Amino acid sequence: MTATIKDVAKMAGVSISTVSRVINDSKPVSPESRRKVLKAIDELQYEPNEIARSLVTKKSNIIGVIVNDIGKSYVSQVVRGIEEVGRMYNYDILLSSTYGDSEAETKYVKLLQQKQVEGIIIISEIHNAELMEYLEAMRLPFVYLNRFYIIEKLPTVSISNKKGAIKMTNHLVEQGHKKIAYISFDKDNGRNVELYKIEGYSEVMEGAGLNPMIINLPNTSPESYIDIMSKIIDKIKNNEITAIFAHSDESAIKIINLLYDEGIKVPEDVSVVGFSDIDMASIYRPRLTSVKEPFYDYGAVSARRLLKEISGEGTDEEKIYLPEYVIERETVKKLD
Amino acid sequence: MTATIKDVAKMAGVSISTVSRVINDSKPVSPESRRKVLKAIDELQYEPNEIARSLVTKKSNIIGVIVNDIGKSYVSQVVRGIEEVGRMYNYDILLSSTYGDSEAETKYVKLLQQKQVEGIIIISEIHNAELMEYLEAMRLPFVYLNRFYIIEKLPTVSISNKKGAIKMTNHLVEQGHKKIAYISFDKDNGRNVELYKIEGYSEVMEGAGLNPMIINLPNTSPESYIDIMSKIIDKIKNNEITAIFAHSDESAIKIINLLYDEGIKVPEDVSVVGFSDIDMASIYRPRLTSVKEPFYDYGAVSARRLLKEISGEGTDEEKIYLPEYVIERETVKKLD
DNA sequence: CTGTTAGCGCATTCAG
DNA sequence: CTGAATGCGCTAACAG
Repeated sequence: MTATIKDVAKMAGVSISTVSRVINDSKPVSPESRRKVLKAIDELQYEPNEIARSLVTKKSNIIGVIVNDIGKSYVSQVVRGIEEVGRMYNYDILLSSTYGDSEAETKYVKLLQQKQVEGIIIISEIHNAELMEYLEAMRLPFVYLNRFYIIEKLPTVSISNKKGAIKMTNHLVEQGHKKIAYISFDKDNGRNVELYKIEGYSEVMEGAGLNPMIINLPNTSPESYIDIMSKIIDKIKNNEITAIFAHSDESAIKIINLLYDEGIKVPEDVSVVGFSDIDMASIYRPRLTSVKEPFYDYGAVSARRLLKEISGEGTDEEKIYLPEYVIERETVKKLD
Repeated sequence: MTATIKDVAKMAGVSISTVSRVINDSKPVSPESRRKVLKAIDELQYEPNEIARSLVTKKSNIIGVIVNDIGKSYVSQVVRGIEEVGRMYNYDILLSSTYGDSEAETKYVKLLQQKQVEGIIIISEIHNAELMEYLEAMRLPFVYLNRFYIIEKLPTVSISNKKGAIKMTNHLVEQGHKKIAYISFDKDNGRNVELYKIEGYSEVMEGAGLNPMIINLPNTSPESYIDIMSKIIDKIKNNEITAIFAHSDESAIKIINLLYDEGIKVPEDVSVVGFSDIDMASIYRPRLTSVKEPFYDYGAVSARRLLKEISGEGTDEEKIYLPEYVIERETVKKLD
């Protein structure tokens, strides 16, 4: 049996209140008593029971984090950010993974509430209307992160996808590219941030008097994917495309690999850029030029914001924008 | 104020014991009472307070996970495994990151104990004698994971590094390679698993009547690294090395990149293999041949083992070995 | 400065 | 089948 505050009090020959006082440094205690208590604590290897403490103080010092999949690189970066600032304020993290199951998302929110977390950060990749409603109705502080969907009325933090696309397209144009294709994918609804990226890309193209060329790469069947890719390859060979702006780094790398298999070199034969700057982007060869999404900061800022709200300092704007910028690496060739 | 069991009891017109009974399904309750209680629970949106419950049952249903850095790919894979089996048994995960600070490791063990976790899984990359002692003295169930150091008396799970090295070296030999270099690094002490890998490599080489060639790549200064690498490059050019067995995938990829910059192609000019099969190994081009370390399973098995011990089913062996095998991909050329 | 008391929200005897 | 009472380990008045 592990020692309790009572055992300490008995051994020290004082009341449990006194013990509590020295533990929490909450009220003055005579040096003499303090010494005795400390000695007893040491001898008994006493460690306060946080559960009991939480029950009375109503502070668990825990924030719940619900993620899509902790195994995904960017997710773990975000969690790293959360963890690090949480730690600064003495908060621990209770982690749950949903693997894209929307029922699990709502279920875990409730579970975490039962565990008395003081706030929740959700990293999702799906559009879950039910969850959003529930969150709004909830009195518990929370931050909702979603790279893919447009979040309207929920507290969140992200970059401006539109500005990111603008900066990247500008970069390509500045490097002398005129035939720039934007590779998108089948969007399942009108809430996808893809809309913003396309908007940014199109604006720049049109502003520069260039023709936007938006190509949807379906992720439904491998056949249709190959089909469209072969058309793209033809255009590259015919010099109808000199640069490809892929909607994501994953997509960009997949494309470069395919091109590589076809004997098309990047950036010599065609430039390719991505979006998000995932880990892989800098490790892959050639190193991928991309728009940086500061995942660690997503987590850190979310945690700060949440903790601020928990401490009752009120919350500011719903949506916090972080700076986005182009990371120039090796997959863009300067044209002249 | 969120509803408590008392509120439910009052609204349902029964005692809190009855409410508790229907919540936990612990003892028979008349259909009539049950109905009233359920109704009250629904109306009040009552959710039991797990903290209070834990205090009396002495079961937190939480396991603590202390990691080196959740942002590292393999770590997040392990955590994913832990999370998934934890979930099956209704256990949540309390996460802490140490970033290699040994004091933090012991500190977090204590913190988690205070939070009344029922067991702890530690993913470390350093040798921390103090922690090991503390863990052994502790009555709390735990599993200690460390990819780099030899764990002797602590419950752990891993592959046999020696067998892995044997299998890989065999593979290289089978592919017709005779001049195989093993790339190691400066080991800080004799407890590194690197010893096992070298042992396995050497045994196979000697068994095949081949000369072991062990090269230490220092990670101290970039200059000395470059220095040794240039010697390796010379040997490759002189055909004194046809295959490189790197101690890790990270190292293998770094080497391939360097070779690439020198105009040496893998696997055409030289074969290169790694160890661990990190995510990158299959995404990188050429795809890296490697020895698989089943990170997800490390987590899943650790969690199973821990939960088993928590449930009092006793624990079996200290050390659990998982199968290791060679994943053949594109960086090995068959020689004839 | 210190001890006594109440109570956090709940599960669990123990009578009935 | 049900309710009253006890206590999990601790903090926070409160009175001294």
